[in-house]
Amino acid sequence: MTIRVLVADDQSMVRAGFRMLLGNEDDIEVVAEAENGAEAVDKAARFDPTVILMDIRMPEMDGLEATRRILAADSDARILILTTFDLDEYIYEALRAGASGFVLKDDPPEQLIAAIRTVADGDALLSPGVTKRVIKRYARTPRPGPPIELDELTAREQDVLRLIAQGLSNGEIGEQLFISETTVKTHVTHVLQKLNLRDRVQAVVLCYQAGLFDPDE
Amino acid sequence: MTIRVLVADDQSMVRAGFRMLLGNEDDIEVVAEAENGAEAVDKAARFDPTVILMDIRMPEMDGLEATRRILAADSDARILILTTFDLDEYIYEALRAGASGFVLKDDPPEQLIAAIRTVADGDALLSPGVTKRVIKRYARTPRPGPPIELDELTAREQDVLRLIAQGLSNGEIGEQLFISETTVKTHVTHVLQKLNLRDRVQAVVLCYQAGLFDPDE
DNA sequence: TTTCGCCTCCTACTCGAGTAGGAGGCGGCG
DNA sequence: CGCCGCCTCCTACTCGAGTAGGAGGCGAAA
Repeated sequence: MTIRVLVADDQSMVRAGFRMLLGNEDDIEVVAEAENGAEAVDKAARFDPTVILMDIRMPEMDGLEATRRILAADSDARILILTTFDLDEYIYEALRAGASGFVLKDDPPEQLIAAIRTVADGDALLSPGVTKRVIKRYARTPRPGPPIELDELTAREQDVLRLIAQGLSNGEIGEQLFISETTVKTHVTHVLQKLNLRDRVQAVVLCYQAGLFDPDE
Repeated sequence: MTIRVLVADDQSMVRAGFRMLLGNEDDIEVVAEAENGAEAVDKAARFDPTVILMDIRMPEMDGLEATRRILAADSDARILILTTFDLDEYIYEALRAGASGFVLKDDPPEQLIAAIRTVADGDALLSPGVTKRVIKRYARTPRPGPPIELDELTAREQDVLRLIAQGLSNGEIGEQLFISETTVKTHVTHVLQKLNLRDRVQAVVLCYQAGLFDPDE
């Protein structure tokens, strides 16, 4: 089955470049082009592409907003964000918008083509330069001491910690768990003692830095 | 310049497989093998490899601990984590330990070789299946309201927010910024008002969920 | 059965956080 | 110049967070 591609970029040179580049691949076909975000949203609906190459900086509507709208419209297109600038803000916002991947325009051509096939397959992808950045976000947390002995916490204490990490007050936690605020305080105290923290603020910081309780599932 | 590789895996079959696989590449040379973590640490120091293929599950010392030790010893080897299981916990812990990348043993051979070259070049890399997972961690945060108008905060207020997000108390923030705790409180109040939050705990949650102030730089 | 850990809840207390409201200094801008 | 926004600092107050210490119930393991 051929991969149907929509190229959304405001520079016609870039679009032509992709047509040329992808023309040689017989499993990939450029079915439409768009020169701004609004047009991309429209054509995504009409041409039902497998993959959308989406520039970020575009007139009318930028690529991030277009990405959000296309996915909100229940399209099953995979969106590959494409940009010259590898600025951090873009990356995270794009991923949050629901993009499946991220490549830089000056990545080598083979890599771009490989990227298209990868996301078409349903896999996600970040170009190496981008991946490096993402990894750096994880390659932190040089906390001293043991790796976080979450196991030392009882089930109830973990429940409480989870809710603390969501910003709830003791009273709110009590309501959630159907126990009194007093009891919540008891659990909080134990959590702080066991994890050697001063207050709930530090507990929140720890949870996030350690990647605990992230909405993975 | 040839890429010097150290293969650390407890199964000799796997090590032999890599020797075979990499033997055909004339820019890659397997300079040593290790069958447990302790041995990997030792040989990393003695053979000065460019890239270390590191299994996670190994007797004596696991690959994560070995990774930490090798990097703690100031080696400039790039470590590529290698495992059969693509369990989440491993990924994040491995990246936190300082690994440059992560591949699954059943990734196609070409991909493994490409991965070695990629990390040797200084780029970071996650195999597609893994990348998907990492992306999922970012593809959340459907916060309501405006995208977070950080700009609405004055420079000082941003300073304070940054320190709040690190778990500091008002007094500690005052020390850091050389201002009185009273003044810090004033800033905190303004931050909370502007961002429409109840207390500093929610501010911390917001910062992390929005990806603000992460130690990227 | 006795012991032990966990969960529950309580009072009484301390202390940091946050609010309210005001005030002075400083620099930019019309 | 005068206004205004920002930064600084203050008092006085309220309230939630966290500590200390104790207590009862319950289920599992010795």
